[in-house]
Amino acid sequence: MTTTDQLPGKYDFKAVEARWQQTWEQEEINKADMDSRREKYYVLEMFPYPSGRIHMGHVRNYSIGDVVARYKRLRGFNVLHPMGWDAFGLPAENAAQKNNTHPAKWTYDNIDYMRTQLKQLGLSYDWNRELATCDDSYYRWEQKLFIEMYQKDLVYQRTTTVNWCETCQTVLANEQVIEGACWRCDDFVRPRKMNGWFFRITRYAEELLADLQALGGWPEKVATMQSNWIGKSTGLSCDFSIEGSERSISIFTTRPDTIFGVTFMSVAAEHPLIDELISGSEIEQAVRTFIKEISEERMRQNIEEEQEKKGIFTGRYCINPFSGQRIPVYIANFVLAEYGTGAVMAVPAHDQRDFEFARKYKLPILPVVIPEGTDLNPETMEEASTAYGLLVNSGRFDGMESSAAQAAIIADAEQNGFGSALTTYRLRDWGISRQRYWGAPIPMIHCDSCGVLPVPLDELPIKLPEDRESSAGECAPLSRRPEFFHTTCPACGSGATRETDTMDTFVESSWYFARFTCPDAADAPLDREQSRYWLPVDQYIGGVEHAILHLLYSRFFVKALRDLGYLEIDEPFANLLTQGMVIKDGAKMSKSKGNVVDPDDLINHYGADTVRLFSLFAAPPERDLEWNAQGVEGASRFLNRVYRFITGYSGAPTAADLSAEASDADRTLDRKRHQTIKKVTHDIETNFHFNTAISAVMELFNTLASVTDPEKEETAGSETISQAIKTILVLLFPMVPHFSSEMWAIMKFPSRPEEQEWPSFDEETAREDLLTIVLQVNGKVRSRIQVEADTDEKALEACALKDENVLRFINSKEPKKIIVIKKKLVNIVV
RNA sequence: GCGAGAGUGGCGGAAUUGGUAGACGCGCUGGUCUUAGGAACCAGUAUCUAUGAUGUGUGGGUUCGAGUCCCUCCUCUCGCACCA
Repeated sequence: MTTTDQLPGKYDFKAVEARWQQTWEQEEINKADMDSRREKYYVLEMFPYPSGRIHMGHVRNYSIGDVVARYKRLRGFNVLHPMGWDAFGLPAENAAQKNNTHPAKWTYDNIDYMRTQLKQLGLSYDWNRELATCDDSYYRWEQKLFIEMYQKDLVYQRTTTVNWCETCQTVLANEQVIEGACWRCDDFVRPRKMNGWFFRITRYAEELLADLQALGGWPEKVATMQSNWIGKSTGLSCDFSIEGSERSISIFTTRPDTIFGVTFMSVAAEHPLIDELISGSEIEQAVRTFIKEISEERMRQNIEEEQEKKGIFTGRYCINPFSGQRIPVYIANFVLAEYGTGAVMAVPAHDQRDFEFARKYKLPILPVVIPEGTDLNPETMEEASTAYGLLVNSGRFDGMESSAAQAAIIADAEQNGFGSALTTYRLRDWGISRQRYWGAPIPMIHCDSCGVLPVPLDELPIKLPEDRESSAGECAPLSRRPEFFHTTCPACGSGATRETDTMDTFVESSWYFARFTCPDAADAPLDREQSRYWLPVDQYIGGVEHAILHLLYSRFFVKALRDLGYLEIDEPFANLLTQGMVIKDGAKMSKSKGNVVDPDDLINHYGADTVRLFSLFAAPPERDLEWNAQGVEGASRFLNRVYRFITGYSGAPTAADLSAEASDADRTLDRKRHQTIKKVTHDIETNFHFNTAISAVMELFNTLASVTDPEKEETAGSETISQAIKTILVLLFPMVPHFSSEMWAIMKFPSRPEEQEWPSFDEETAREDLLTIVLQVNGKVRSRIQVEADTDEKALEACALKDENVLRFINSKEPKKIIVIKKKLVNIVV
């Protein structure tokens, strides 16, 4: 007897995990090399912002990714599983200011600490490919891509009204404005006119929308969100000439079939023609006061609630080009200046907003589309009728059906030259200029005589100046650093200034997944051979909060890089898994709520494997995970139970070994083993439901423990037992790699778990030979019987009709109908 | 308001094509061993007026049979939100 037999003791996870991590690192077993003879698999988790320390959301995200990576390796794939740092961004500047240090130092210190944490979790990354986006070896290539995109007219500069956050002192993209507030600091966002750089993402609007169809491996929810964000609508663009003026008002409508029902025109308070419409008229002052009023109201407005419809007559009229009718022009508070043309033809009979407005200001309501089986009376209507139907009061289009009328009306407008078919998108071009220090400098030069020019490629990278003392002033934007922005014009050689804005950090994360295929490429942003082999990412994993921003920008970048000749793919991520949040006490873990659990504490207390196991076991990955301290305890208990079994298992021949025939215990264990392999493989392959996979392994272990119980008369043979242990360890390896490796070594099995093939199963062996058949009377379960698996329908029926409980409930009535489902049940209807 | 998803024990969650509801784990109850245990092991654990009946948010429907399919309504979560 060994000492472990007498004193089972506890599994020393600290020593074991450290030892295996060291072994793996030394042997570089996670290093990925291109090998065109092998099938590749690229699994990627959204890289973290180096905020200081990892949180439970990271643990969950990376545990899921690591199981996928290790599973695919066992399945024989050449797996790429990299990790890096999304390292530019505002928090570094804030922290630097607070701690009187440099953003670079703060960032790199955090990276060092977080890398250690990730290594402690035993995540199987190829650390040779690690990259940080704040490193000039990364952003220099981003600058090059920026210039190439500029040359392809995918980048341009313009002055616009931008979203300005006073707290962060920077511009925000539309996507970064959440309910009128900054996504970062929650402060109110104000409009401000500024000159800035834009990516022409709208050029790809149609393709970005159309290709969503092909992304079958994406959650529908994410595809829908992107589709709504792109917001395509088709309809008629049309001009209404202004009475007594050379000018006309352009409108866009998705319902050209209602155009004869226009009874007034409503324009936004910011509409460019307003000045001309009202200047000099006697109501000018009243209108100006009104405009001021509603814009002030909008500032105060609670975004949640819809405002009451309000407007004012401008005193001017325009002409409906179809009917020739004279139409009053109103300014209305519900018309958005930013969308469409800032003017809307108002059809109160068929649009709810126009309807409310018309009722309030006693404007006429004229129904022109009558849905089948209805009768619209403008006097008594209580709401607008938006359904399609047959046209009336529409001149030569009378009697046409809505969709046919739309086409005919558009064609008519085109023929007569006052309108045309138009497709619009809600998607705006992506403004990327940020007035911040800690970001990638935009590589452009402003010359008074030559205009705007890109930095010559051989001068890249344009590095961030780091040469100052660390102080609060260090965070000054580049515009306050003459030594940075003074330069010479590459065209004429005279004095010029550099662009002092830096890029939105979402630019870095829009192509990092491609750079991971060739992080050391020294003469180009991407190595064509490497990226062709590894891309696209086969499985991308991250939080649903990136459903729009990051994923849309990345899709745009891939299409742009394709058109620049770098890539041959259309989409970056073939499959997407959006994991749920980690919550505690019903709320997302956050510092402000004070319900955070620090992964460091858990790893110290339970070890990486237990933490991984629990986060995989507690919920399927796409669902929110409720943190539960006792659940972690349970995961730890399971591993300790397996540990005690293995250290206490002698491997000595059992009575069953002496018999030539397999015992019932052998068959039970072997059958369960095959069933488990089948279930675990299925659960991982279909939807990464590790929770049910783990429960299946637990069941196999429970069976193993029961057939080796010395109290029982019959035990399984040592070969069957050894097979079962091996299977358990390989199936568990992707989830608890240190533990599995250690148990494998204790069992003195040859080689190591990661060198095994994923076990296969045999349907025949997995099949049960005794089945429980349910006996129902009138659909209610009345009895259960055990039968041989191959018992046919007739025999089952006969058994059922003999069953005592069944007979009692039939109560000697004549069966009307007997339904027999083989292997499942018999239902007798009386 | 629009769009998407979800409602199952005390809790997290299971349930191929409609066919044993509650796998697995937590918690709880009782027991064994122990100086003790918050360790380990064993047994039990949906509810009730309990030979039976009722149970998957509500109410209806289809079916021999519904957590699963259809319709109604309620609640919650997420996203978008005066988009013409």
